[in-house]
Amino acid sequence: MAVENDAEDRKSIERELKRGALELIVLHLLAPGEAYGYEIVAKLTAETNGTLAITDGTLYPVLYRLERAGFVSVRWETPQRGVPRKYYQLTDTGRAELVRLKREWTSFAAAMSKLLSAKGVRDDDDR
Amino acid sequence: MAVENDAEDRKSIERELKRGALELIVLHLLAPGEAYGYEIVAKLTAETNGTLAITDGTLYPVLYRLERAGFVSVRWETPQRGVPRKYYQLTDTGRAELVRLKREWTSFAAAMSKLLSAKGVRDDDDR
DNA sequence: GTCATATACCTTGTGACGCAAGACATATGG
DNA sequence: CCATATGTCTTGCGTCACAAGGTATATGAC
Repeated sequence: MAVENDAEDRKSIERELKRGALELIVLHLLAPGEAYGYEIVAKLTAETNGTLAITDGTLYPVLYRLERAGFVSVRWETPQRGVPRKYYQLTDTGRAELVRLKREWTSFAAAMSKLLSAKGVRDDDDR
Repeated sequence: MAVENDAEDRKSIERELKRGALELIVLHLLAPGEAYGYEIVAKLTAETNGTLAITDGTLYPVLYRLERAGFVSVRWETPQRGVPRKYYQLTDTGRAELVRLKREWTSFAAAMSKLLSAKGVRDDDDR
């Protein structure tokens, strides 16, 4: 079953890029109101057309960290029919953290943008 | 010894954000022409006003990865006076990789920007 | 001479964390 | 009873930024 995909061989940096952004992403997705795990995964996939998709195995540890940090509060809901769901909601400090992280992201992205578009790319080949 | 710094306790996400961007940053800094390690560190600090600064302990492993991957070529220079320097220069594949990484970064940053600025943040409190 | 400082390179250890892979539980419909 | 969908959780792997330390060469001060 040699389904080796050449395109996939060139490792993507997306995983690494997400590292600093995931908590921000999740907090942001919780800003409009509470949501449960699977819903967050679906929301992210939908809102970015799959560009920033994550799996549940990635999300749950993030949610756990956010809960431990006091950024989200948790509520179980067991409906008459269906599987129990764990709803997450931003706390006040969570909302403040969201603002802080958004600011950090913006600052970083701006620095990257400025660096990459710098006119300092002269072609003085000293050879 | 309660010299706990509250400000520092809020961990910065900058370290994590750099993760996916560092190779891109270094390749980009090498685009104008060859440079040696300490020079790259100084260049990055200068061009971003310290926003994206790294230490040499971070850089050298990156350069080693880039060399192993064939993205940069290496040349030692031992001047009459002064410490020997190791000059790095982009290869052709390195230049291609730079283009690829820049594209990946742009795509990621665009997705983040779109997500964070989405008008989808309705305040429909379904209570 | 030697001692401090600056330049320049390199290595080790630590902590963090995305994600694949799997497990588990509850429903629904053949 | 068995497959599929929904929903949550856990383990292990591999990757990597960074601090902290080390080495070697030059220069200026005393």
